[in-house]
Amino acid sequence: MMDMKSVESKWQAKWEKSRINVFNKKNADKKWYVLEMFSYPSGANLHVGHWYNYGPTDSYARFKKMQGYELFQPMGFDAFGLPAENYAIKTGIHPKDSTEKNIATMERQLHNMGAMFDWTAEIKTCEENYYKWTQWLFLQLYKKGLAYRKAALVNWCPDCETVLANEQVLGDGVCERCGSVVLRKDMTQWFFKITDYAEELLDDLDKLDWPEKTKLMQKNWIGKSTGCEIRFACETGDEIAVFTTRPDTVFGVNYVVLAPEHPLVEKLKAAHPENADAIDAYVRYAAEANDIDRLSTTREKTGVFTGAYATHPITGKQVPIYLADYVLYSYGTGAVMAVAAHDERDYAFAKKYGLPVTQVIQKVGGETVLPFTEDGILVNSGEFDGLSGDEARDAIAAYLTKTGKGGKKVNYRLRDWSVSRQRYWGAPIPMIHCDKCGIVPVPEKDLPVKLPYDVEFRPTGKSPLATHEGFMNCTCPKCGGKAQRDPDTLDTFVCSSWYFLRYPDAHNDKQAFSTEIADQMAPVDVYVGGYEHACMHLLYARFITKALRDMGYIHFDEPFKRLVHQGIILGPDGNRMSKSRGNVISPDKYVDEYGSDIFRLYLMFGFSYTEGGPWNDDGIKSIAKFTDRVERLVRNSLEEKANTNNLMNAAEKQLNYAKNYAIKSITRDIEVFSFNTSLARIMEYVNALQKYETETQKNVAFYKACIDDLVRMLAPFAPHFSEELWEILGHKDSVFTETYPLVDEQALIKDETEYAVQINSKIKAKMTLPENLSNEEIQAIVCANADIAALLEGKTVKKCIVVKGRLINLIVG
RNA sequence: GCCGAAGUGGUGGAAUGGCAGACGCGUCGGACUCAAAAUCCGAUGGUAGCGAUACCGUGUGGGUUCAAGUCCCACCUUCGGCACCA
Repeated sequence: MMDMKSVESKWQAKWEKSRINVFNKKNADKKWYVLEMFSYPSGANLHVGHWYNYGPTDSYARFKKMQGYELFQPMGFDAFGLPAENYAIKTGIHPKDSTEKNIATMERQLHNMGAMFDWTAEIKTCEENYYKWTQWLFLQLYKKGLAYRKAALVNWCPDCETVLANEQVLGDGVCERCGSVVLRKDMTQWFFKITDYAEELLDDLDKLDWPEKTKLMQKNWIGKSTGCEIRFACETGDEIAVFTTRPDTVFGVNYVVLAPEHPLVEKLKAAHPENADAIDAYVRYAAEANDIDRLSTTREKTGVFTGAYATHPITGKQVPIYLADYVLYSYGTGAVMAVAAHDERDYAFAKKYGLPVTQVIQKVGGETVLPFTEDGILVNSGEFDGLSGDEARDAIAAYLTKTGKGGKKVNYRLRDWSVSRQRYWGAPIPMIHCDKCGIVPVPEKDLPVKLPYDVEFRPTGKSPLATHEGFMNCTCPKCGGKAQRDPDTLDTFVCSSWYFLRYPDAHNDKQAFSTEIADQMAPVDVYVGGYEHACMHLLYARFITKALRDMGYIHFDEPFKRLVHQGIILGPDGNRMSKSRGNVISPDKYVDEYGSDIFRLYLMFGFSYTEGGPWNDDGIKSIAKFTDRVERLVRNSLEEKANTNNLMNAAEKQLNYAKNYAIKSITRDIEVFSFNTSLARIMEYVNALQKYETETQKNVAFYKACIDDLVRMLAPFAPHFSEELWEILGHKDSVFTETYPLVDEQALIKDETEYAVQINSKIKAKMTLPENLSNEEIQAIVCANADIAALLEGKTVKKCIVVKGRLINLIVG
């Protein structure tokens, strides 16, 4: 039995010395860019989830290397973020210190893992030489008009006087720290105009080799809907624009609803002071609910009448204006026309508040039961009566365009990306506020805007940086007068939206990346990470790629050609691992006991990679047993003396079949990250080798070649172990300079196949038949068989279905 | 609530619409051993039967098909995301 610990450190040292893990630019034409989502250094330790992401993916990467690709597999840390700051508030340990310490620990563990990471390209997003370029990215987006400021709602804890992340708001809408009710408060924030790219982000999904479910999630997230904008005249003289996908129901409008945050609310309140108190109370009530609750279709509908009326754009009728929190200010225009007869929510609301319900659509061929939300024939709709849904939508849109009251419009559910964070541990936003010149970008030559160390990061009611005078006070680059820096930092998703471009050019101190290198190395060939990133990170990275392309910095459209999601390893109790549940499994004790290769093999063999599942270590011993068996087989093969025969008889043919079947299956399975079946095929091959080992008359030369191939086959899955075996077999160079065994299709051709014989779809017999028979010949042979003939006694064969190489189904009556 | 998935033996998991349960674990039986460990060989979805065999079986209920774990409809349960966790 091999001492895995010493074998692993031996080979890790050799790999480091030979620089085998380092990307060789000379071979860039054969590059294969494999990227695992980088880690957030929150805990001090690598957990099972990291291992599960990186170990098997490294096996895939090593396989590609053995196929002759020049592998680029970098690693780094997404090091800014909330947890380090929260930890600092709790313990007083500075985020920079705790983060650096965590990174050092994780780097050591990642090295011990023995993955083929190119550490020369390492990135840490919290370091100046990285966030300088994150700030540069912000400036480019600003120049291009893709960064702008507007008011947005944030979670605000009135007692802690701080903005809270959604994660810090507990289920019942209270602050996790002090238990106060969290309010939603308006705050001016920087936004990226991702909505400018909504259409392309949607269209280009078709180009991507991504899981269909992920593409569908993004499609729904972007949420394109084609409809109509309709403008109602409000009694205050303003216009209320609404977006609807059902302009065909416009004659059925019973009232208009504004989101409680709608800017018009103040004016309406002023116009109707008798309702001001009720409106205020309702706005306060709505500020306590989150979007998820507000959109719930089963939640009790609430609202308040403003006292004001709007004019119907076609009929000229007066309709009341309500506020209701089932309308979100962030979606569409923040206002809807309510058609009680043909919308579930509007119907419920109208019933509750005693509002009229006007039917304008009639079901075709049946009784119309309200609310009726499907398409039908228009009634009570003036000149549009009798039209169908599609006809009416076109006709009414055209009519509104003609009268200047609206028209066709495409709306997206996608919202612009809010990137301001009122926090310390992030990249400072490189903008300056000057009383004279307004908002002025920091000149690129002055980057980075350094994040100061000595900052009070405990909550004070302002952004932490706002209290740091040395940071805040600066001179305006435009007028040279006194000015103030933007006190906010960037969302960490900004850091991670472009890191894949930095890796191939990680030491460039003149640019974020060179266009030439980026065009050569990107897009990433395979990107591996969790499904939970389906909508946000993966969409942001796509957006930034497209924006950089439009600015001419890169010349491709998508960051990640292919995407794979690993599953999640749950705790032994079936729940997500978490400290509070006490179900966290540390990989360390297994790595200590069995070694990194065996732990990796177990992760690959014990789970379906894309599914994951609850942890249990029942099978890990059996993996150690398996490697022992392989080692014995390899060592015993050294004892085999020179050839006694060089024939390819039945036994050799069988072994050759097993070998080639394994090669063929693995080559196919590993491409789809099916590691468990790949390893199953290697185990079968090992079983076949063990069987052949017992032969007294061996073709030794052939057998030894088979053993060599076994080690090559196993190498990506158990890299240290295989290197050691390769050396034991007498080879001088690393097994990773070898080519992965190629399949010999000739060896897979069989002379005969076993068929299942069915009668009326029930299996009745098994028959071994020669290859190359026609369906008629097969039927004749089967029917001539004595057992089958007995079963067919007195019946006629109406139909015979032959599935080549599998089964024969006789339909008899 | 909305969007997206998943449900298969005692267990982890396999199955281009074509022999359900590959490959393992566990269990049982056997060999080796004074004995144990290790190793090797065999059996192992359920029910009935001495047996050949028969029937049942992929969350539940329907459907399509010569043939359904796989496709369609309805439902149940669990998981991921829902825009300031990353």
